[in-house]
Amino acid sequence: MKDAARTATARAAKVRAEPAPKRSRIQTRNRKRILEAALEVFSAHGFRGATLDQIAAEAGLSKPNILYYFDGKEAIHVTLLNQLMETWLDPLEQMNPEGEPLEEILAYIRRKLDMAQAYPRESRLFANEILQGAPRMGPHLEARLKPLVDQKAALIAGWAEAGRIAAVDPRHLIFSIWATTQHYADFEAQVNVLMPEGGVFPGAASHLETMYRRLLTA
Amino acid sequence: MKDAARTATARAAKVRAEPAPKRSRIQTRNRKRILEAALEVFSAHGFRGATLDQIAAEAGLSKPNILYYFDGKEAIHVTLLNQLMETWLDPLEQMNPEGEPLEEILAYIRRKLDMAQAYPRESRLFANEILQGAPRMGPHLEARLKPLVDQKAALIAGWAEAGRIAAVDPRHLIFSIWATTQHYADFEAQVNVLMPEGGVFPGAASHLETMYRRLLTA
DNA sequence: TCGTCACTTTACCAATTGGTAAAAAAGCAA
DNA sequence: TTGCTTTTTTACCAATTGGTAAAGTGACGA
Repeated sequence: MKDAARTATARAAKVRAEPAPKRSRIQTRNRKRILEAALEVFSAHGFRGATLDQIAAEAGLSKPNILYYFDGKEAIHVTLLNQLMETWLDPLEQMNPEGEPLEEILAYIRRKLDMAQAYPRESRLFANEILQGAPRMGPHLEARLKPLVDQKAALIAGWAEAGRIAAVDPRHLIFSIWATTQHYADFEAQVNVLMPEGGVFPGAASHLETMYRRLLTA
Repeated sequence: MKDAARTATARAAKVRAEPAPKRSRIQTRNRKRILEAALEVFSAHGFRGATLDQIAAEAGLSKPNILYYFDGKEAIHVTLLNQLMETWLDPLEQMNPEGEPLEEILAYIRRKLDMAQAYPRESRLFANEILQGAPRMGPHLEARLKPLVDQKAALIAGWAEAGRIAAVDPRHLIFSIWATTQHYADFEAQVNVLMPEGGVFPGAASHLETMYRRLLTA
């Protein structure tokens, strides 16, 4: 029962930032290894499809050793998700209210597509979680994603009202951007069957640029 | 080669229609119950996340009884996927080469969105499978989806070349349509957080109509 | 050199889960 | 009803899996 305090602390801290990390070099290194391995395995098989043994093998550590660094399978998953959320929000956060509206939105789309290309595993991890009804991320969506989307939707609505872009429902626009960019990561297996010639991303970038430009300048 | 495959293992027959169903009334009823229950459970938890016990409970049958009707968990999943593939292809198949290009494409989008609304579980089942790399559907994608997409992509390319719609990459257009329509089913949990007011589909339909109309008439 | 603390391994376990054997029950044609 | 087939239940099982206890290893300061 020596872990009681630590467990309780971790539990309460689920939605908050960790209070005092103060980790040793070994801890930092091994936690990173574990999270990297977990990302690989969770994104490929989903939460229940992944096993601690797989993660341990991928990380080059023993299973009990992994449980020395994390309180359990779920804790690893939640940690991954929370970390990723910040990365995921970043491209939208960068949308600048002072910038040129069309260019800001198109740049956002480019960043999202770049992320789908550079971080397909992260995209799939999120997709898996949302698909299952966001059982471990509901609070986080409410607390971090919703305020940001509300804010940026208002910004876009303002641009539209001012006639600086064509009239468009900001929230549905955002959904469309997410859907069309993440599709190339989440549905990669299908895309690869239908476009066997390597390198779909240049074509995707060009197509999305065209599509959203026409939508917003109509 | 195809004849050889047919006479080969039962494995090869996986992608074909069953030869002689000849099922009793009880078999028909219980198989349907099982598949309905399996759709519910698989779409909510993914293949590995679903258990036979859950499916059995949902179907109102005992686990061994379920295994009397299907050769195993995987067989149920594959059966579901194969059945669904036909339903899923149908809206695209309906796209009429003789019709008015813009109207045909917009009607296709409407049908896809209607399906996302009417059959969200089916959409999620597919999404789950593709996300995991289509381990049980790869051959089917190759055999059924690819030829159809090739054919319709050529049709759309023809329309574009003839100047009847604006220039567009047909395959990326199809990806965008899939992504934007299925998003409302697959990411429902997220959409519900961000648009709490019930009934997102009318707004979605309007937005997608606007978006693709502007894209194709630019 | 010793003691202490951080880290790692070995040896387990209890619960879950996909699946089976075989008996029992229910249909059903004659 | 009889006799056969189809369907369902009961009682299991072996493998997997998340997790734990406890002994062992190693680094480092006093």
